[in-house]
Amino acid sequence: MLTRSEEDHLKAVHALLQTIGADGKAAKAAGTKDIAERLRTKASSVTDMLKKLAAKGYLKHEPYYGVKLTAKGETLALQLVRRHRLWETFLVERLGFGWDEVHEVAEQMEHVASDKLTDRLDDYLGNPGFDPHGDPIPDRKGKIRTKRTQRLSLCKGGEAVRIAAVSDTTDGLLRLLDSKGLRIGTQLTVLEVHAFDGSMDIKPKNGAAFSLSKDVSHHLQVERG
Amino acid sequence: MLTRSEEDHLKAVHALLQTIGADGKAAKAAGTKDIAERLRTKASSVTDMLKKLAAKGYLKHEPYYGVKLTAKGETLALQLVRRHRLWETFLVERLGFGWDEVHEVAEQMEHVASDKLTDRLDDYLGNPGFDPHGDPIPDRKGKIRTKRTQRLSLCKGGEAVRIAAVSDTTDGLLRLLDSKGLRIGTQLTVLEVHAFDGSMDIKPKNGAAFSLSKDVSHHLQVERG
DNA sequence: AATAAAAATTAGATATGTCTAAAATAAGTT
DNA sequence: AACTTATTTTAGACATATCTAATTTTTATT
Repeated sequence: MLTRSEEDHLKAVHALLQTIGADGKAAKAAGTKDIAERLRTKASSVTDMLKKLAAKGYLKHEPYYGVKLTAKGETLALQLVRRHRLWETFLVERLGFGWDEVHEVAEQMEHVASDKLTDRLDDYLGNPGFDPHGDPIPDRKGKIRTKRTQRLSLCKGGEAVRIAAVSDTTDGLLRLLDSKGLRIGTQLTVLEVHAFDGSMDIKPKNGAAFSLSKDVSHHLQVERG
Repeated sequence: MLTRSEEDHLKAVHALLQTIGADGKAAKAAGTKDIAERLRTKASSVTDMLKKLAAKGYLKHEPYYGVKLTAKGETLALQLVRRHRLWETFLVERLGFGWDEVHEVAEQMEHVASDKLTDRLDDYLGNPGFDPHGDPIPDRKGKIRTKRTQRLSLCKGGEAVRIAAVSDTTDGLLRLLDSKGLRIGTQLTVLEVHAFDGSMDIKPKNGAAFSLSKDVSHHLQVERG
């Protein structure tokens, strides 16, 4: 069993290795300074922790160079990411939290260790592929789906997206979409989201702008770009 | 902000002060030995912790006698009990956990500190008055309802109960209950619960035994005795 | 290539929460 | 009341996780 701090360090390493640097590619190893910044601690403290985690077999530490995760560490990090994103999804979709206020709480919940809990929560939420921010949720084996889609209703003003899927295929909904010229593949820009009722103004690439109720945008899965 | 260990000590004190002793009344103060046993630690460690919590104003510590909670400590302890029991309810009612396998997980979840989360969860669950074990759930002000009712579906074989309420008042359900002679106030004994489909065999006080599907027992609120 | 700057590590200090063993106090017993 | 037993506290040790300051190593610059 790892302590909370150990888990946090492992997750920070994982996140840094995912991050794409200025040169356009992901780093091969994470440095203590960056890890320290992420965890709001000091590089010397991180060094100590990395040694401990390396001794336990979660990562490889090459002094003065950096750390990489072992397979064991990667598995555990993905587990943490999985828990974090599942709880974020729960908070937003079931408890009505705003997508921007769930991070801190999920940061605490992700440390609750119970595979049964995680897997049941996953089922309860309908095995979502992506969290409210559009980040992919690893499945119980740690596998990550690559398509990045999210509900149109969760987009913010200014985002340019393409319709990827319609999640609830009701005749009425499809007819409505068709009448507005919206179908799979349609590219559009979100102009503004109205906090009052969740409705949004959108502008399809080849057409005039119009408004969409939250009931509709909720069922549209879009991908970025 | 309290540490996890501080919260655990506070909760242990609270639990011990609730407990009714051999003499039939609750203790006036909790002793270090009992607290230590509950937390699987040593009395000397508890003494240290009690001093710290007393210094922070959560409890009054009379050396060699015991501790009582201050109003501040009582509030916090009730908050922890509230969180614990709400999560237990969530685990059983929404994720399908068995009532006997939720304690450990809830023990971890109760330390997630967010009033917004707690209150939203409460609403999401329909502001339940009692957890799956029949223990009362303090409301957001710390108030505890005194009636102890729970779903018949959560009772185990051997329990003798009285029907207190029907939670989902569908015509069909009420007709069904009526045809079986079940109504508010009916006393009955649970003979056996079948793990396979959740159905149960019950015996009303004045009548022959018969079986009840989980769909039905789920909607019956009963009280003990 | 020499030097300056940045980053990582080590060494030693501090705070926390736990422990064991010994001393102090309270409660029970004859 | 004196003695025995149980409980609580104190004192000192230890492991963990953090920090600052000093040292080592790597990277960048002239």
